[in-house]
Amino acid sequence: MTCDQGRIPQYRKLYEQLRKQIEENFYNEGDLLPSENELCSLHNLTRPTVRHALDSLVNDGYIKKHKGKGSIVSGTPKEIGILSIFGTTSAVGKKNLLTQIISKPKVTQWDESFFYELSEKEREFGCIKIERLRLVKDKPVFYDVNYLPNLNLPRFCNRDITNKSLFEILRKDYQIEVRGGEQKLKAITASKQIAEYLQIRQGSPVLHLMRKIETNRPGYYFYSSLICNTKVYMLYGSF
Amino acid sequence: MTCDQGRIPQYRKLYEQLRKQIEENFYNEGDLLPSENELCSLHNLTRPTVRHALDSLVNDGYIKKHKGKGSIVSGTPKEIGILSIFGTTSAVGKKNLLTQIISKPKVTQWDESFFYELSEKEREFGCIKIERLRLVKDKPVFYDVNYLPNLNLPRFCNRDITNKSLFEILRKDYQIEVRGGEQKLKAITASKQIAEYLQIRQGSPVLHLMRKIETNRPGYYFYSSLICNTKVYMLYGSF
DNA sequence: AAGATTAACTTGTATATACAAGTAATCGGA
DNA sequence: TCCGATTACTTGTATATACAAGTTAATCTT
Repeated sequence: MTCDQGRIPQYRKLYEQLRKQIEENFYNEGDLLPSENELCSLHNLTRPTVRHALDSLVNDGYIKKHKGKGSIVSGTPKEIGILSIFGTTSAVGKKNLLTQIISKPKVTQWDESFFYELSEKEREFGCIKIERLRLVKDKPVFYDVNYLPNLNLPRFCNRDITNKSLFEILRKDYQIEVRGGEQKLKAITASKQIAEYLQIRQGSPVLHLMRKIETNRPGYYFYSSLICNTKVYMLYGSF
Repeated sequence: MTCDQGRIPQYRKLYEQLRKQIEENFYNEGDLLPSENELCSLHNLTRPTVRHALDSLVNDGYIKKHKGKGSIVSGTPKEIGILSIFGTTSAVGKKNLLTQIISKPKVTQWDESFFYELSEKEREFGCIKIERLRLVKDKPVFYDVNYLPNLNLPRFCNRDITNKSLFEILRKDYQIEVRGGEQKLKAITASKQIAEYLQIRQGSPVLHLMRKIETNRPGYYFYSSLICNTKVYMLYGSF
């Protein structure tokens, strides 16, 4: 057998917990996180494991570490942390994010000139395409198109995905976990269609993100194309 | 005393070496890197240290790791890896990058509405401002403005920085090492000035990156504002 | 010959430990 | 009182080790 059983490593669990606590203001901006050694004894882990979790938090912009001092909470990233892992839902925070489905998941062919190179297998099986509009505080901010290769995703097209995280559905119901990925970025002008969706003027500058996302299923990638109105919400990343 | 003596950790050295080897095509796209254990014995390091170096390479998009298989070289990122650490010089590869100074380093006041919040101290001391145009294969691709707080940077304004990496100068001559940072991203339209610099039409969409960069000097940050023409070279990042 | 099993690799996760180096508060002596 | 050394914390780097889990190729079995 070659499956992960959804086993989540310890460092990931700790990461998730701390992130949640920061997002829900259990820890506030400027607070010191418990020291690495304290986290060790709190969670019965060793320092390397704790550090692995903290590294991810640094990466995603939730904390900053200072030698000799400790880990200082930066707060939930104000700008949209879409440049780091885990999709828009976790980046923006669920509270303010609404999702509107523009076209329900349906099986189709890949666009003939796709923004990433596809394997023969991917081409052959076609993809499930989902178009969504995402609103932050009721204003449209992203328009995204997701492409999932049509392989072993039973009944996906019948699911209700309104206001749900695509990543979460894939993980919980299909045991597909996001491992990482890459993205390309470009500034473009809004087409008539995009302008309509995002309620901006045609020709306004928008940001185009193209992402290829790796999963725990070897060879199984999915893709998304995001158009962002960065007028109000900028994108954010840390390194 | 509170200085680092320029001591570079082992994992960083290995990272630099492997990156160089990939950039100089000692390892080519698709190649397998030596396994972690092989790298251990080659460099007399232990696996956690080697893994630390490889993690950075993954982060910067130079390799991809596959459980059970090994580390596969992705090649020097084709798109411009400016989203990750180490400035444009290392991202694009020195060979193709030319730098043109638009205004030499000079001490000045900070712009009154700066894109990041500044501390009192930073405001007080003013900054050294450098404007550059960066060309990839002789075509202008970035216009960048760098802001260095005017603290302990003797003779900086007299230096010749043509075709040099700002990061390298700071490290070698001032023992300032880049530790990390954060960035915000926005799509905007090119102003007349920008259009001229980048040889594009006024009003074309361009990408605006604003970066705050941390250093090993505690409390010492520097800032840069980048305008990118993403028509030919997209930005790239991995996560 | 074809298919299943095994063995030898790979990376992933985790523990335990040690020392270096930066920070901050405490304690002592002038 | 004030200044400096000490001390007890913090994170950073590094070693050594163990087992889990995915991949691949060789080997054994039918």
